[in-house]
Amino acid sequence: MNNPENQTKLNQAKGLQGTYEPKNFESEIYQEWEEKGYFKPSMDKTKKPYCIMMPPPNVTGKLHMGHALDGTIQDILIRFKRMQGYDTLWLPGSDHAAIATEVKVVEKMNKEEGLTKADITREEFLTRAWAWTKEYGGTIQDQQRRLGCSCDWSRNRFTMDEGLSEAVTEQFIRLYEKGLIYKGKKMINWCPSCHTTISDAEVEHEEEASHLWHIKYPIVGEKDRYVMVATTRPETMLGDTAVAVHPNDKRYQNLIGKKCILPIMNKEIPIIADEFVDQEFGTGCVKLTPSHDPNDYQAALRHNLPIVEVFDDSSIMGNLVPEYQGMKAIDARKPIVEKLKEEGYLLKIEDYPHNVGKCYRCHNTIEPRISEQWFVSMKDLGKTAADAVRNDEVKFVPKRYEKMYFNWLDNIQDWCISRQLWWGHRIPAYYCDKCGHIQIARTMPEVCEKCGDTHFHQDEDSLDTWFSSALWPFSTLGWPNENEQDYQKFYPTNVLVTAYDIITFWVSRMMTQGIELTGKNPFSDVLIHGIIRDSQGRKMSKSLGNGIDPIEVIEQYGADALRFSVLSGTTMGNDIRYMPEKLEQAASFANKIWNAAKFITMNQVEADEIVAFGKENKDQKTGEYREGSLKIEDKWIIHRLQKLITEVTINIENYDLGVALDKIYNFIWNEFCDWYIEMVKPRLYSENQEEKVRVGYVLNEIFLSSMKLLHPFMPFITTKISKSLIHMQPQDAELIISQWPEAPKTAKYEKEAKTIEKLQQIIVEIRNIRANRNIHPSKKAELIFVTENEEQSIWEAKDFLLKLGFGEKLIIQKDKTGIKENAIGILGEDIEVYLPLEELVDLAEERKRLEEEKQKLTQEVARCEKMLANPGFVSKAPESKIKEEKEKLARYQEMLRKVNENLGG
RNA sequence: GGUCGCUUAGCUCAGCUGGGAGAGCAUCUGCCUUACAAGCAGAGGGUCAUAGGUUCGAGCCCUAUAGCGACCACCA
Repeated sequence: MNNPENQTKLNQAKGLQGTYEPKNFESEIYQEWEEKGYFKPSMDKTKKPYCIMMPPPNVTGKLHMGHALDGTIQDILIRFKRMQGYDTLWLPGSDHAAIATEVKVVEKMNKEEGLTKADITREEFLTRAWAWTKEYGGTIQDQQRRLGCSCDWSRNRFTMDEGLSEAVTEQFIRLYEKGLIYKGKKMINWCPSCHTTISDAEVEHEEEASHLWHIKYPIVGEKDRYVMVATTRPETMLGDTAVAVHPNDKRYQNLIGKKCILPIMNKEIPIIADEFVDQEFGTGCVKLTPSHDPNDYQAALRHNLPIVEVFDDSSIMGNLVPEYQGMKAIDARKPIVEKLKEEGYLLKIEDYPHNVGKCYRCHNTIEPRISEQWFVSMKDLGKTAADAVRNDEVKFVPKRYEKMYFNWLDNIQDWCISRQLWWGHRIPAYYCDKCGHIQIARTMPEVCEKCGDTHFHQDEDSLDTWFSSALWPFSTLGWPNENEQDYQKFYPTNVLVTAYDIITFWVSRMMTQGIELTGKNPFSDVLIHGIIRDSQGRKMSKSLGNGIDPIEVIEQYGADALRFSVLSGTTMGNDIRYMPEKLEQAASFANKIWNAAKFITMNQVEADEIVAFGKENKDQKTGEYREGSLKIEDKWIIHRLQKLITEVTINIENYDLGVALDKIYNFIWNEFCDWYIEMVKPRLYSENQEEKVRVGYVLNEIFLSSMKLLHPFMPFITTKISKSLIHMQPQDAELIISQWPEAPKTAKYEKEAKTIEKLQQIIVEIRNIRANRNIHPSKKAELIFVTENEEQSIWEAKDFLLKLGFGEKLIIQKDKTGIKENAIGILGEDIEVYLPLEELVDLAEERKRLEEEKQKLTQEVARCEKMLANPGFVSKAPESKIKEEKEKLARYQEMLRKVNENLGG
């Protein structure tokens, strides 16, 4: 016989070593996955495809918590489907991020070389931009590896790759030829800081404390008569070409058609009537600056007013008032207001909160301007894209985000796609040097279609970044070559995962362009998640400095803990508050799993015996166990696991990832560790070899399945642990390619599970009694079970009942013969348990406790009786519910009787 | 101005098609029981924002109100 100490040492040698240290194995495991090619699809034609396109982060970006969440969700889905036997592709990549990158490169150039864009040529700039891209381009990918993302790096794409650039040109040409792209002079959003146009979607509106300046415009030819206009932007008055009033406004009827003098410019402008004017606002008179206000612009078009531009890029144009020439818009405000004041035109200044458009990149105020740009007509494209969702061809999860999508598409304006940037896809428009004729072509044309000249120059502008990102689901797969193998197999993709803040920018564009160009919806599901906020609920931002670096979190807690922390207890689509406590919980959980694994592997009998047990007792086809091969608690845990498998699989398929994760957490910790392992210890520590093998088998089987279920969520620790478990199937050694567990359709061990649950209740009761009375664990007692039906199962559970119930001896009998008067009774459904603890318990206090219990039970009985006496309930509630209530009533009545009996004795 | 979401234990959040309120953390009480003290066993703590309504029955459905938040919107 081994002495226990030696046995422990021997066991430890076989088992998992040391404590849980994610740093020690995470990168090693990732490397192995990647080297063995597990992330790549097999292209096996018999396997169904499953494909996710990773939203491409900015090429020079760093991983932030948003990416971590986004990546975790996608990785879970991909790993889940991979284990289910799909041929999975998760395609990663990065976006050239035109404005962001260009601004950074310009800044760097200015800092290091003292150069501005004007000092160098386009080519010289692009050389620097590419160098920058190459230098920082890999950072985020490495960080995604740290997170455990199982994407196919061999298919990594960049929006400015050759193939993707061709796709962009193809897109431009096709849309142009269909008449969906045009060049025109319209009002656009101009960012004076980025020196480029931006699209409507890229303008953010912010409220700013400002003023309303009231200015008087004298009426021509009438002494001392004037109109008073109210404006938030006095500096634009230089470009005023009219004053407008509402046609029905009684105050100004006699002014309509007259002219007034524009101060400073000393120019006559007409007073017109237009319905867009709000009579209630300000003075009811609006100055019209068609060149710098979208409303004014529309009004000017209606009334054929001239358009006078005030600002060029960001400063005042020279042809207006020489002394203001070259001043920035904000700087010009002061002298202009001063001047108006001096000359007596300024009547009053009111405080006024003003909604200002800001550039989403640099946050500077947007200047609306008239400019000649390239546009995509969006109306028809938008309708088709919206219809695809309305017809349920494409499903948003959660559904409420559809409204955001519809709201955008139903009110869509034409999309300004030209940018005055160098970093990006250059517009494939060529102008004849001689006649100026525009030709749209893949490469520089040779002869002008119109005049025959042979000299051309290409449009200087480049395309909006989102114009290329819109193609991401298919340009990455080889489109426009539709015969490409990847395109054939994986397009359309399955699900797009992204945060709600990008629905208008990206999701809607992918839908419109995807449907137009490929004739198919680019994905069938759109999974929308929230954004991660700081512990106070604020958005994480650079300026606040409240961002959390996921890599630091991984260093400290491990990638698995990070992944757990962003999903546990969350609902898809809701914002998530970053809570360090959540990471502690995650780390504790990982540690718990680690220790459970240690326990299992430490107490392991020979693997061969366990495998043999499995082969002998489990039908490989049906998954059913041979009669008599399992003990009752084994059947219970198997039943619980099967239930878990069924539920978790459905939860993941419905994208309820937080729910799924928490169920797995609960099962592993509260059922497997807290109950099953404890139940099984007496058998494991016994000298009965057969019993040890049996238990060893079930422990391995259940734990391995749990690891499989958990693997998509916490891939590293599950992989690490599974390697030290005993596998029935060879591919189980590599969880990433193992088969997702399946549960039989009909539960086999329902009855056994019920019995165990009953016994659990009894044990909890016993613990309660002992805890309330402060009875030390070493003080054991006899457990006397009184029952008519279940001797067999109780005898089977004898060992763990004694261990968990602190019993020293188990006695089962059909009646209460010989039970001491003051024994404490515990009431099960059809079992009663007695603890002869009278010598340990103060009988007076005991009486008090019983009185309390009596009171509670009386209440319960009354509640049940009331419910069952309710005619509405009896006639309308489902039968199962009524039955349940009846059973409860019977039980409570029985318990009450019991308590009364104890009190009486 | 329009639309949407949130309001549940001290804190952060779950709660499926309506059927006796849950988790994690925090607090309190016992336990160093040979996988784990990052643990084990217990306990306390909630008029489910407010007011109505539907229903036999409402955290859940309907209406209104309040507070917070988001998105959209051209009111100078």
